[in-house]
Amino acid sequence: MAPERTRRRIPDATVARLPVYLRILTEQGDEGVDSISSERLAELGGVNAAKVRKDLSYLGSYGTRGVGYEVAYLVYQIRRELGLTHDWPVVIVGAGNLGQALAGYGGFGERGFPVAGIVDIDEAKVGSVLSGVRVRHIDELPQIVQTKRVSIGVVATPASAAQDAADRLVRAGVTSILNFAPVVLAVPRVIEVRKVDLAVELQILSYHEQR
Amino acid sequence: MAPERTRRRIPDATVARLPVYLRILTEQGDEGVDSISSERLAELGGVNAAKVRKDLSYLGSYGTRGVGYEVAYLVYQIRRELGLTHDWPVVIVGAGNLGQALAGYGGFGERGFPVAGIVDIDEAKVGSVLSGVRVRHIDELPQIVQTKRVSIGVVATPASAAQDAADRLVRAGVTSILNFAPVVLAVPRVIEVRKVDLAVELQILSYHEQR
DNA sequence: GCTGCTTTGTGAACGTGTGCACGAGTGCCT
DNA sequence: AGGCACTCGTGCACACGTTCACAAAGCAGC
Repeated sequence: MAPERTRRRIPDATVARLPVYLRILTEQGDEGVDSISSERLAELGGVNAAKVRKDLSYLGSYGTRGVGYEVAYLVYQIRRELGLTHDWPVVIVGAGNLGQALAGYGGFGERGFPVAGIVDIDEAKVGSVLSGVRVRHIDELPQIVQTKRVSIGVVATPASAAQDAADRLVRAGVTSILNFAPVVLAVPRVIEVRKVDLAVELQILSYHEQR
Repeated sequence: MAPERTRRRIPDATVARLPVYLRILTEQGDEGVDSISSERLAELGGVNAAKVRKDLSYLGSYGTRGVGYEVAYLVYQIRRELGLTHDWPVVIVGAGNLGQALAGYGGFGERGFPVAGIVDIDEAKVGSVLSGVRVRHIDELPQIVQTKRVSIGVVATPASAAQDAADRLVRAGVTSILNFAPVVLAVPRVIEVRKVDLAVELQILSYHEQR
């Protein structure tokens, strides 16, 4: 067996593209394709073929020269690298419009991120059921995180409540946060935060529209 | 008056941060702050002070050495640069979970992107009213885009319908698209597309969790 | 007006990401 | 077995983005 080596660091830009390759490869696999070239994968992913090869080379040399990549094997390797060999339950904070939509969006569970719970601070919302998941009070957050071994939290609150939500998530033991509120969250250095801000995206489009 | 100069190109990375500065500056302005240093703005925005200064320098020299930036003036300049001096109506394609949440999310209108219409291909959904906006049939898309002068379209359909939605938007005359479907859209080069993919974000977090 | 303190604006160095171009390996056909 | 067509893996050059460090510029106090 190969000696235990320190995991080679994969560039951020590559990590961000691997999920895209993974989705395309999964689709291709479902359609019965079992081998694919970097050229074809690049075309489907809207990127450059050299970039695809360089990205995949960070995982190891899993291609076959003259042939391409075996779809099933590559899917396995990307999933392994992204840590998708097991489920990552997530907990959603905020049962408003967005929280409801997220809970109702089947794509989460399907892709390995089942909704372990959804909580809100508003007593009036507690108890209602959103697509099979009962809304619980935010005070139950630590218990949910602990018993369901949740490490990813989703902040779907209004901006004014986002920092409090993040603080509670961190205190409950979550180590990654996906933030939908238009706020820069202050969290300990070790917590990984990713942000999705619709207004920012629209404003970027506005910039390009206005030329 | 200064001679008409070709607009200096602002780096993509900077354009992506301007909306964040804008939000912070607006908040600070509301709180009565009228002058702010790059140091403070950097702290609130979670970035480096030198980066803030370089970013703002692309807009022109609007700071005062030894003092900082005048909040109100900077807000005006950023808004002007981002093309936020007037509203940009958007049309949403897809009245499912996500489309409904987006239409119901007040933040759009507030920030200068009023929902000019929401359409769906499903006759059963047509006619229902989502937070003041009536769902119309997708065949009415060209008419909505034309009469309301919409240039930004939002794709909030399932993956399988996303490409068709994009095609229709482009044909109707939209020139920018915000895509929420987990699909790489094929559109003419001149169309600006931005993508928001929840699964991708979660998978990136998963990678970091798994170390 | 001069001195000292503060903060901007930016040149320069460094780091990260992209894309080309080509050697190297593989399969197929004769 | 040999030649050919194909495609990966990667070194290299370039573009883009980040950060440092400091001169220039302004304000305040005397």
